[in-house]
Amino acid sequence: MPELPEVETMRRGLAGVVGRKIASVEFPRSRVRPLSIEPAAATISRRIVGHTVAAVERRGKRIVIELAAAGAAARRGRLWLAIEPRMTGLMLVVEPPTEEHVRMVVGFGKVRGGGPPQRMLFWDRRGLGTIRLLDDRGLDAACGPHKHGPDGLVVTGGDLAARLAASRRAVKVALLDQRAVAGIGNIYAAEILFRCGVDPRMRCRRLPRDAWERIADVTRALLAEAVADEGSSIGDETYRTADNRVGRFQRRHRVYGREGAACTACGAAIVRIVQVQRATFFCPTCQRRA
DNA sequence: CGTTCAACCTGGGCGC
DNA sequence: TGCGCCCAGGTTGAAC
Repeated sequence: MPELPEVETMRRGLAGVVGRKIASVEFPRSRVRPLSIEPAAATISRRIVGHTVAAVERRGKRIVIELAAAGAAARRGRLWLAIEPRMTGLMLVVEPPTEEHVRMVVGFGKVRGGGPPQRMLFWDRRGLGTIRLLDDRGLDAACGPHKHGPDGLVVTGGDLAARLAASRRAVKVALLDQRAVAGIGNIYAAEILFRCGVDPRMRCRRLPRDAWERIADVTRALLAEAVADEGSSIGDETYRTADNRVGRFQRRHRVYGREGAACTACGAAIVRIVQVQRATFFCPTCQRRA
């Protein structure tokens, strides 16, 4: 589910936890698969209780929480709690949709005056999400330049051309490659290419040189609009903001999930195809060879 | 290098 | 109603 706009909205929704001291960390009834948590739950708890949340950042589609230790421990370097929501993960500061799928609960110390959240939790229905406690090196290995290209909100035509212009891959498949540009997923890849008028099946190397500038411009603009709309919420138990509100960008979708419906620009029926095992939606008349 | 497939999971929707 | 199948916003690793 969450792509860049949704994760960025989660990040903003967690602003209230910055500066808070962690009083407790729980992983309810081991509802996190062993493979998706590292190190072991008990180790994470032991290592981060007492730390303060120094910052909440986003790396591509991950939330990355910087933790600061008090006193002498601070000299051992920073710690990062990296949460990757994958398909159905949510970061929440309010009641979760179900207790059953709560994977992690971080409790904060009481604060005078009351206002800020008392806890932050990770809820994940399908359980494909991951939780990792990392040091600086681990963070770099997980989402450094080797794994992530420029962020989708700031990517340039030059960035894309340098990474993709020689590629044989279909342009839609390439936009999902996080090493090329970080943060684009299946919804936004489709919407970006519709707005560019580019056929998702076009091979990167056959795109004209100026296409990359156009794709980058549209990518930044469209992702920024989606962030302003607090992301896309489709269906019931789906993406929500950290305080459990639905996003609004789904109203602006022009192709994603609209197979058979009329293109808002030309009236033709939107088509669904499969590329690399994933659905691709596009307008067969509006989207051509760039 | 690039593609395909399976796997990791839960649950909604649909056809029969 | 129930059952089986397909589908879903993501990522990874193995096989070809």
